[in-house]
Amino acid sequence: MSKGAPTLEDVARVAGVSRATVSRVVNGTRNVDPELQETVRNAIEQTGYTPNRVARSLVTRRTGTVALVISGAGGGSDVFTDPFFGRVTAGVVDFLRLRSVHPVLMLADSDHARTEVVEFLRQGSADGALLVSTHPADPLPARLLQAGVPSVLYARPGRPMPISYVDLDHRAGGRMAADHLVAAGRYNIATISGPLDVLASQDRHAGFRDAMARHGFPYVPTAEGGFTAESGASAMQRLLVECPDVDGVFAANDLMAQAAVEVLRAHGLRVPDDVAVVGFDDSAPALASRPQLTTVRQPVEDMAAKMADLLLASLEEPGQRPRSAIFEPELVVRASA
Amino acid sequence: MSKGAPTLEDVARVAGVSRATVSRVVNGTRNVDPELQETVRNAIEQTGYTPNRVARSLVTRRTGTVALVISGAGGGSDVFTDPFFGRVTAGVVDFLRLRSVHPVLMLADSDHARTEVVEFLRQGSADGALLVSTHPADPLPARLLQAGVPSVLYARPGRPMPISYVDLDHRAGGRMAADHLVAAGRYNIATISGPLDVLASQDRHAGFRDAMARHGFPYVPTAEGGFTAESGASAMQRLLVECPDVDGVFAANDLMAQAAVEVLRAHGLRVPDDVAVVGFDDSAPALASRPQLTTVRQPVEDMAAKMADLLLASLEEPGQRPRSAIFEPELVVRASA
DNA sequence: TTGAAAGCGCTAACAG
DNA sequence: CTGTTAGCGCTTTCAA
Repeated sequence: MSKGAPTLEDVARVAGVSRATVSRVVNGTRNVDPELQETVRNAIEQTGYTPNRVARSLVTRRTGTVALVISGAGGGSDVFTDPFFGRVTAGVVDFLRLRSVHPVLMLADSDHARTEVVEFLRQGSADGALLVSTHPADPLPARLLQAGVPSVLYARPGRPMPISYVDLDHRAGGRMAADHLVAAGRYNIATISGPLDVLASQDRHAGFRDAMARHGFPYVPTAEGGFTAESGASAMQRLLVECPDVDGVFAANDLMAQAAVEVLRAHGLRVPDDVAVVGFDDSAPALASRPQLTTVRQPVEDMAAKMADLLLASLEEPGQRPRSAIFEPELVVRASA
Repeated sequence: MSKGAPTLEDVARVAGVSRATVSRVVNGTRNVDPELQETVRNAIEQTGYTPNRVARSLVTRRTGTVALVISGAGGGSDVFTDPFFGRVTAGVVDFLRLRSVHPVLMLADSDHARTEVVEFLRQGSADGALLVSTHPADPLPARLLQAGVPSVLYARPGRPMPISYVDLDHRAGGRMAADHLVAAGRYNIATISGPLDVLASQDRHAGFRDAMARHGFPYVPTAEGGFTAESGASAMQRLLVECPDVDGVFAANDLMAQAAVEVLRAHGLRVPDDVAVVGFDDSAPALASRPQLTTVRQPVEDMAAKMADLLLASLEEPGQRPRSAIFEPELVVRASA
């Protein structure tokens, strides 16, 4: 009797109407006699009815969930410790919750995992995908596209394809860092880049170097990092060997910038007095670092929200052409440069 | 014709068998003629069939997803920036992915949001809930319990109730910090507690004070913090006023410990030479901080994984009595104390 | 405005 | 070992 949860049928029986009618009032369809509506509403209350989302999804072909997939370089689940992904999540969740859609978290760090993601979406377990993919060789965007899964990327795809994405003008960001360092009167400027097989890193680096060249610095000592604190520290060490008289450093993210500051300090160099340091992102470490980091702000939360926005829009109106949204970085001047 | 995705029916037609048979091979049920299996498998390949998870869920009453709900004090979505939640997520995801179950992220930071969470689960949109709830007054655990939703908490519930949880022996952690500071010869020891309406904070604090008393220190200057860097900094300031000759500090998490170190430094005090600082958690800031933090390690990832484990187990075998798992903290000695 | 009826795609008895 | 037959709970034409 009282086994499963109450169903439409139960409510209908109590209200003395048909399932269809109950369904109509539940879904707020017009054309239902106000009196009946009242009756039905009471019956719902009385039975403690809750619509079964799964059954509904089966017929509507909409689940009210989207996949938030982190397609990493295989970094595993410690990506969640990276402040960047935390911010992406925050932005996405903030936007989606207002629309009552829920993100399901997926890691696509192996070929097997990627296949699972595609399956999951093809199976209609989620309405679309929000994909944070860093590596340009990542096959996932293309696979998703091919599978006909509505998707939006954070960062443009490795190779051009008709898929929506949000991105930052990374070159402009690199330029800002260069301009600031030069304007501060620095002469021996070096840089810690991100992994150069990542488009964002390439762009930040290119923008930085271009601007430096324009300022009369044709060559900029560069050490490649991996966006982690350790890699930033070791990159700084190398830079210090190549150019011991460095007086300005641009690091491609805050984590590395923070680490660089520590290394400089350990070498008896003061920041910003002896060496000015500019970071990128403006995430938590920028504020936690001492001195607080001057950095190029990437509005991650806004970008993530926009990504979700684009996805929901394309869900509303399928068959639209892909969209993109490029955000502008902003220099945040604090104490380190 | 080629409108929707291929269904069981389609495969059955191609293979020349019944839907049931196809279903059997898809689900790996025995009792299917190997030859037929082959035929069916080919038909699946040929049609590009993917089972529809939603339809399956409707009949099996299992979705293969669980809700990962962060029931915060209303901190909003910036919780995702907190390294603690990142670690929880990492631990959960790591465990679940091996079982092909996916977490859907939910924030329960308002009463409305909490209701949504309960609805979501009652509607069978997820099989159970993993609940990270810090505030003891949080009504969500009780609501979930009442709604009959299989749930496991991270941290014991505010008031006793028959619900599973994982937790840390926070008192032991506090004790370790005290023992270490005293053993290091510190005499003027103070502490920055977490928010005292949080059980974990209370326990860490109680454990710390008990041990201190046992070591002959009946009173420990205390400043309450909020687990954030800012609150840690301001707590340290206050402590410095109350006891300028402080030579040992226990902060209830790493974020606050890191901030405390900065404040001490700003006051011309060296860490650990002048003041020894012990943190709690052993999360990213502990390593990013200079000097690196001596801290009480909480095995968050393991605990989160266990939480997921307990949930899946209770899903397998419903009607079991609630379980708990208490983890032991561990002192990690680094440079700050 | 309301109800009857036909599925959505799948699983799971139950026969055969 | 395989096929037939009911549904799971809901939405949605189509008539009334």
